[in-house]
Amino acid sequence: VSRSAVVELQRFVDRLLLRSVLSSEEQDAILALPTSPAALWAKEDFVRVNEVSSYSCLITSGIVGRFNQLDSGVRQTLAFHIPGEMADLHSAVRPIGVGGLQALTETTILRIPHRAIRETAARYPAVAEALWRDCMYDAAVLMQWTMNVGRRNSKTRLAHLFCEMAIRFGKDGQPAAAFEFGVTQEQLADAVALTSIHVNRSLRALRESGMVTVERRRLTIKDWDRLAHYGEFDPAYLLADTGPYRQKRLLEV
Amino acid sequence: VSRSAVVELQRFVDRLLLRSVLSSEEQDAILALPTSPAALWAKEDFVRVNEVSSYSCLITSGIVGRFNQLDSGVRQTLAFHIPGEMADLHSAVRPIGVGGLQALTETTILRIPHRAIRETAARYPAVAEALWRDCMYDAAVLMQWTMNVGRRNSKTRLAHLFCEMAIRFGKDGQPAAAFEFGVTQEQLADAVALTSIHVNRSLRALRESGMVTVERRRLTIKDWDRLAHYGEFDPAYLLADTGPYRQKRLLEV
DNA sequence: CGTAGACTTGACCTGCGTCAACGTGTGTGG
DNA sequence: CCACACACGTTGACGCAGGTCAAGTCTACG
Repeated sequence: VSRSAVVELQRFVDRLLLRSVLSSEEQDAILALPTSPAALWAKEDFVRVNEVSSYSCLITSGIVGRFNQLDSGVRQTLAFHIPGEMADLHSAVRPIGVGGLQALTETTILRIPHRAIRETAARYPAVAEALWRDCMYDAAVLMQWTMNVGRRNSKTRLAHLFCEMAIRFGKDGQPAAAFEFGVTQEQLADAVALTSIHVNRSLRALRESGMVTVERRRLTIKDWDRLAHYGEFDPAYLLADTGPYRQKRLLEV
Repeated sequence: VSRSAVVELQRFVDRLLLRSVLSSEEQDAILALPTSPAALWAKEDFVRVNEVSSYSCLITSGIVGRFNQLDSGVRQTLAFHIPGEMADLHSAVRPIGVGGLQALTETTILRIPHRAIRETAARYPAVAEALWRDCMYDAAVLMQWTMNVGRRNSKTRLAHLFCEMAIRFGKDGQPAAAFEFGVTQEQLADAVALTSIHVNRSLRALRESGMVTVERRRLTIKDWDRLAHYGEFDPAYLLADTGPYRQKRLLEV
């Protein structure tokens, strides 16, 4: 277990290195974080909405949704998280008002105590900066999500979400052409603030127009350019601080 | 100018102290941040949507909206910011994907260079933590905003927004009974993802039911309990890390 | 006292929700 | 290896919240 934990932490470090510069000592500090693994069933809620948790969750396989809930029980998913991401890193610094976590598929995670995260961040300012920046990346995604839900119609909304996930599942800023999204239409509905019924209809329209297919919870992009255009998708908010630009900016410190 | 800048920075520090513990040396480091003042007209866009800025804006008077825009020009406001808050602190660490800033009323701000913020944060880990936490507070507000826009009907949406602003304009976790909101119905519409026309109708309904009045851009809460209940408003996401609980948690570090 | 921006109101339209029924696939137990 | 169940997906008919268009009215300010 301990062996593979380092591998998973390394994946997280690699993610951070896309946007931040960390010395090998700083990287080692992250790799040395204590973890405890957990396995979750599909559809399991593993952090309750108003829970004050004392650890953050690094996803090692599967997909998890962060959500909030109205009293009526209606859910709004605020983010999807995929392996290599921490679903609730923000809780390390502010463990409330964060929403619940739900495993959408069968999922495995590593729990990392807030205490350890904060100690490491306090000791290595560059680690704090990298984690802080990662949280801000998350916030940028949430802003687009809000735009999506507030201002776009059903098909455009879905198209935008699919574009986002394609880039995030992809490598080097290139969209994945097909990937296991593993999400039911109802879970999709929670994310885009529609009914599962209307998601179904919109999905059909997208399929018939030849842009994307979602079959057996596998998403296949047939025509990236048209999908991105239709979904009003500009990947800048995901990618703009990646690559050479990053180096330049960080040398300022 | 320099004299009053310290006063304004002190107001920002006071805000941070609600949720974080800072030594007097750390507080002084924040008070010593360089600033340059600016005055803005009502309705002025002073940070463009895709601008990569090199400073953050501390609001000293007025109200500013953070927004994003579709190609069609439709806006979605993602946050309102009031005096004492930094409208784009997150840009200090990730200066893109942040959206534009718009002065909703006549507004004055202090610009603080990112470079200075990051140097101070790197030097004083507790300052970094406090700023990071402030960003996470912001993110928690944004999450509720997303819920609002995604899952509530027009009147409930407005009621929730008004409750949030009342608490934020208030003191010690008590809602302000009345305050200059200074926002036009069209700007409100951008925030709650409705039409200004529908905002108008919903506002009338809220007024007729005796919960709130918005007149001459001044908001008066007639019946807080009913408004909060109707708006499905729970102030925990704003307040839960304030007060004695905070002390306990921070001693861990 | 005139003008421009904000607010107000009405009539009509439409995207999405609701309700209700019916397929379809996958995994379980006999 | 079949059958049965249960969760998920699909489709249709209909209603309504909120959008759109168009016409005023108010208010602040020159």
